[in-house]
Amino acid sequence: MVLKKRLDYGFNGYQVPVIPRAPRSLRRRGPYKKSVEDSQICAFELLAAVAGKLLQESESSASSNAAEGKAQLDIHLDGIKKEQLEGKAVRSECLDQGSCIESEFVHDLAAQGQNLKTTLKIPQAESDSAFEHASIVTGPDISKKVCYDLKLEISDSKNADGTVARKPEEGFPADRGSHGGNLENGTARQLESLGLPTRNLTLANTNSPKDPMKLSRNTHMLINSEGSVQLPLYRDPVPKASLPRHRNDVNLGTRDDDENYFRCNLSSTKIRAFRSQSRIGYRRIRKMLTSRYWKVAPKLRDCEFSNTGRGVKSYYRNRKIMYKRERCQPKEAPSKRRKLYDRSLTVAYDQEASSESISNSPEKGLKGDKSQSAASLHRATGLTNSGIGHKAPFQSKDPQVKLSIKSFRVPELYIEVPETATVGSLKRTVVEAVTAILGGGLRVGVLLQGKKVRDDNRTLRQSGISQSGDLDNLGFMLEPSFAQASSPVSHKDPSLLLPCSGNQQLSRSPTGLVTGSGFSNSSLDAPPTNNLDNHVEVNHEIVPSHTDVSTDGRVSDSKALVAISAMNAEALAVVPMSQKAKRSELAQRRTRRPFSVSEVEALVEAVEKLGTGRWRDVKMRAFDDANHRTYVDLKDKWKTLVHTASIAPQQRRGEPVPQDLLDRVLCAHAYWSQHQSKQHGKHLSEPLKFSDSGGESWSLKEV
DNA sequence: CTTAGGG
DNA sequence: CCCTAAG
Repeated sequence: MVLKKRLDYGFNGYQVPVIPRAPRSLRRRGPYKKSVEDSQICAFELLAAVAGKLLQESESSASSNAAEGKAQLDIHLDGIKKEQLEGKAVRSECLDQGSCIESEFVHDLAAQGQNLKTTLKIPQAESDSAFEHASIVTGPDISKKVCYDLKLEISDSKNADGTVARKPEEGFPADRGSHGGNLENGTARQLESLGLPTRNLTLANTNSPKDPMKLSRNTHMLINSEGSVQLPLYRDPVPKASLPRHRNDVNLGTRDDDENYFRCNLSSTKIRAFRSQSRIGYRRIRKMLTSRYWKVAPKLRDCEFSNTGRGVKSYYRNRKIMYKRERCQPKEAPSKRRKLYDRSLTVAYDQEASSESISNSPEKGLKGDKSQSAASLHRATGLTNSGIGHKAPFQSKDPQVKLSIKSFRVPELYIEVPETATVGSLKRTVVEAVTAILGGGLRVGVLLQGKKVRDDNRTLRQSGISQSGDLDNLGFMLEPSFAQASSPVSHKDPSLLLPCSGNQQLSRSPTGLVTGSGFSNSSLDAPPTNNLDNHVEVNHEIVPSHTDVSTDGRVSDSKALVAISAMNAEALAVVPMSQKAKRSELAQRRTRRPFSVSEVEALVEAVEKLGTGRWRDVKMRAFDDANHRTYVDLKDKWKTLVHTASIAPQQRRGEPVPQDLLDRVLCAHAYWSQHQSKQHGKHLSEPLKFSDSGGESWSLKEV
């Protein structure tokens, strides 16, 4: 039922089958199931919306036949349904409760030819008349892990010769097929993701019901029918089953990564919006979002949605690290939380069949036996109400480009609401925030090699997006379109407008398009002027106020202020699941915040007194209010300071640090290295003395 | 969580 | 800055 429901979601007239994955550990756990599924549904909605657009583009460029795609999908759905009748055909759960690094997909196909018919109660005649193929394909794991491509095939009983016999993919572990003669046997497979988050499963409707009649002739069909080969975006080290002919499959997948969660700060409680934030909290918030599949990335960081207009007010809260009693330690924040789970859903859409075989390396050498070995499910069409037979044959001559899109990113949102706010209002707030971002509509951008492909009229081939090309560098991104669309909404909300104002569509392409740009990460709030200082490190408590000014009294980091808005315009990006991409998705690098001289001074002073082994203390002492400076940051800074001090001035970069400070750094470093940091000068009457600090002797201070 | 180091 | 191994 759930599955059906999911499947029923359609976009652009297409119905897309979805097979979620679930971590094994969580499977069968009743409690989770429901919520998970719900969320999946939601996810699917979003996915559908996105995919729809994507497909539109795909269609134009690929000249796909929508009708066909639909039909096939329908068929596929039917297949699923049928399996459901079976009662155990497809079992998939996708649980995101927590960190599931691994997930699996289980497909129990109980039957084999006759049995299948029986259980399904499919009239013999019907079953004979038409069968379809269904295949479940797991995307290759980017990490070069073996990827199993599994195709389940239920063949007609007519397959006397056994040609139809299903063969396991090479390397597929649990293959227990029956070969003899007739039928495909069902297979229950578990595909485990080897801990690789990026893995996805694809349930594809592989076969083009091109010719029902033909399909019924299983033997022949198996050999010649179009098999569908899922060509993942990434190179697949392991060859997959392939049939002589390939269909054009577009896989749209979503991936959820727990790394992308909402960060919600209750301002008054200073819950730190940090990694350690309560997952429960995130989850709750995420649930409010329409989709959990959308990634929430820190794009809106440092920005504030103006309360006016939208009633949405979210601040970027610097990661507030609570020291001492203020700490709010989320109990469920294992240190490894970053790994989390990765769930991915992939749906396949057959746009059209290719009459040409694609010479894709992974497939080479496989064709021969694969055509027979691939276990494909031939389903009786009669069962479904979808007219399988009316499919038009696919005639495309072009090699097909098959893409798999994993996860669409959504800017991370920071929401701030008073503690006294009701849950309901919180929900609304979140909804509004999301709506504000997504409501304006989305566009899809295509990135190749990190560069945006702007010419919509170019063919994929011309653009270098070919099956033979390196698709690793192909990325998609969702771009808010409201900026351009000049939707009323956007105008009313300056904060939202800002991000798009530049109409710059930056993306998080794996290549790090943005990264080296020198843009300091976003801050929407940079109203033309003064507020720039907000981004300057301040030793004061961060106040959710734009008027807050750096105590530094200096506009030191003003450069960091530049071009901030552009960053915010960063589009929601869809990136291929390559390892690199994966990485980038997991963690967005914090915005770079060069230490100001005053900070350096404070750091030096603190280290002089505390030594180099007590960064937490240093942090509390000198940067307690600098929420964005963690003790690790300080430690790192000290490290670089020492290095800087030891190199020639000409080699130093960045804002010059006064030599005297560097001298102190060197001095303190030398001292503390000699004194093992912690054994502060107990009884040491060190002659060594740090010049400033009012001439105080540091040595005894901390004792 | 903190430290300490490597990347 | 990030990530991790060790406390």
